[in-house]
Amino acid sequence: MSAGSEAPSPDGLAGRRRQAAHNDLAILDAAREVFLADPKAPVSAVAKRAGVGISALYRRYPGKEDLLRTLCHDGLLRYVEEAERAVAEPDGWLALSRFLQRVVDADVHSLTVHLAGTFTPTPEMGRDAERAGELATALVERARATGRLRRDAVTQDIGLVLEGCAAIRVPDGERTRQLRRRFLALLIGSLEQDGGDPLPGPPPQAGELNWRWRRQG
Amino acid sequence: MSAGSEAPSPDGLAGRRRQAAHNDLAILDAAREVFLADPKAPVSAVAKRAGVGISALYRRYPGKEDLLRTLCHDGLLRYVEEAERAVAEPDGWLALSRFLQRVVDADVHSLTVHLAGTFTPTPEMGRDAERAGELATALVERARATGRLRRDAVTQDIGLVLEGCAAIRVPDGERTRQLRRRFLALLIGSLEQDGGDPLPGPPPQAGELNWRWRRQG
DNA sequence: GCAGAGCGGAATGATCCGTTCCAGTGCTAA
DNA sequence: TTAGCACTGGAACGGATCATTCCGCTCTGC
Repeated sequence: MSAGSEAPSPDGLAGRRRQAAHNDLAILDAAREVFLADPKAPVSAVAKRAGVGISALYRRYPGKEDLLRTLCHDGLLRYVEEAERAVAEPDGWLALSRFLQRVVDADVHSLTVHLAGTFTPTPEMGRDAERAGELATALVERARATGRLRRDAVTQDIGLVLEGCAAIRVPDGERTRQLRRRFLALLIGSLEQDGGDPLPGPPPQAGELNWRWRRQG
Repeated sequence: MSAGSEAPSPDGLAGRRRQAAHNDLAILDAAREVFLADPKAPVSAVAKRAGVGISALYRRYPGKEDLLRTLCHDGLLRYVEEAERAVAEPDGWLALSRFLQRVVDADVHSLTVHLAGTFTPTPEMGRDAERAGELATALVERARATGRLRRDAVTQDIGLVLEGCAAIRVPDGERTRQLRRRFLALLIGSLEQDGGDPLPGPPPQAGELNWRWRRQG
């Protein structure tokens, strides 16, 4: 990990090291794309998409499960990061709506929810998930305090919204983002309006939408 | 198929024939449950859920693909049926909103969309799908004529709504229905309101959300 | 009683996929 | 220059999964 004495390069690495560092990213990116499209995709598909051999992958992760776990944990951290950025926003309503927008854009929900059940989580992930829940509750309560959030919406409705948006998917990634924004706009519009009929049925409970975390798939 | 001379029974069949007729339904019901939960589920899972042996299933369908196709076609017919019932409704707005409610309740969308790509469709299915599209357009236009539908909503937004609702899923089937109704209420509320910001991005195009029908999965 | 429709579930054969293994490549350090 | 090795591509292996077939049994219908 020392700077070394080899020839310099744009990012401070050269030759094989540079290639290896590049592969680190390429593999993670490819894994994200592939496993988001199909959580049951084979490892070889990831290697092919990344343009590397299988060895390059197995040198970095002891097994498929570890790759999945890393991917999911990254997504969870991203969620927490966006949530923390959002709570710093002064306007409680914009904090919530922009948070939803960013999380949907980054496709973080599929990462954290649809991949669950394909690996056994670490204790640290449990703590991060708990933190994510707290932040979400804080966002909803601040949004409620502004008076713009409809009164019968609860924290767990965020889960419904994210789950719904994540389901919108077409082959083209950019188009997927556009359609999701349209769909999210529909949902946010309804979360804001307070005039219509009350939402039916018991609201979603804590953990009810995270059932995949509990079974080993 | 004759009435036969065997002992009568509530539905006009007796003994083995009666059992077989019962299995017909049990297998279809089980297949619907199992493949809705996991489109890649093995055939043996269907047999187990139906409480029959694998033979009972292969006696009725030449192969897995035929079972999937039948299931999907049934769903499509159900969709068309509900749409036809809806266009008979005098109030154009209620026609659309109740149609959505019924289709979501029956989980028809998962059947027709998520199962596509697991089999090669028949020409008849193509015709029925076209008919379904026409009916959906008619429903949207009648809803628009009432003035209650937001002006920037298009027919294909129905696809977005159904796709989103179908994504809501928890292990318990009845609870799933409750949560979907809540989510659908959010969406319908926003489809009705016309005050807020316009929906962003190009609206979904015809066939854009049916891409699974085109590739062989 | 008998022929056979209908059935349960084991057996089969093919496919898929995670993981390991090995030989090649070209930095790196002395 | 050159030995050593980090890193890699991809073939090979072995286990698991699954669609489908097959066989022997039961019980109906005549």
